[in-house]
Amino acid sequence: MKIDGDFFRQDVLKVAPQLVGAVICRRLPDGTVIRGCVTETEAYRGQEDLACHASKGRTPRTEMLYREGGHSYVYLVYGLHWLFNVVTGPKDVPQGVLIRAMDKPLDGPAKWTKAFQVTGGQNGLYLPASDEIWMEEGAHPAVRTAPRVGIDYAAEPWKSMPWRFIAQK
DNA sequence: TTAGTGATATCC
DNA sequence: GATATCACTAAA
Repeated sequence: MKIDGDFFRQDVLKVAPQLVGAVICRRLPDGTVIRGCVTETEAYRGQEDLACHASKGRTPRTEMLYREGGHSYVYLVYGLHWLFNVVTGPKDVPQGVLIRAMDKPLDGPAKWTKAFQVTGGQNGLYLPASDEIWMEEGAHPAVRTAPRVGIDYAAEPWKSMPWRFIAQK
């Protein structure tokens, strides 16, 4: 069953762990639909979270994070990798869930976007109403937490916040 | 461990 | 205009 907008409008710390086990669906340009099960997510929460892109303020790039929960936020890092986030929370509250990994072999944040052909072209979609990419309810496996990775630039306490959610195997 | 890659923000 | 900085991956 497709996940609706109400779910994404909750706080990111509630949404992120529940998205572990959910299913991402993607319709490719040629019409084929592929799916994958999410195994790892990370929460980025608001302007005060120094690891969140929105901590630097509202800019053209982070504008998407201020949208209403349910929108996609896709952006390019290191010049070659697309990362996919789902915006959460109400309008004007910049929160998002990074989809870090799915079932092997798509166990990296830029690996599955490559396999699913997700790029900047999918930025700003409203998932509950999109037929290009959307999410479906899945299993709810046991989840463990860990600090987020790749955010050494953020100061404490944000660097150590246990806002990474990983499916127990 | 390192190269590869380009958009963005920030500083002239 | 220029530069520094990245929510990473693959190869070695």
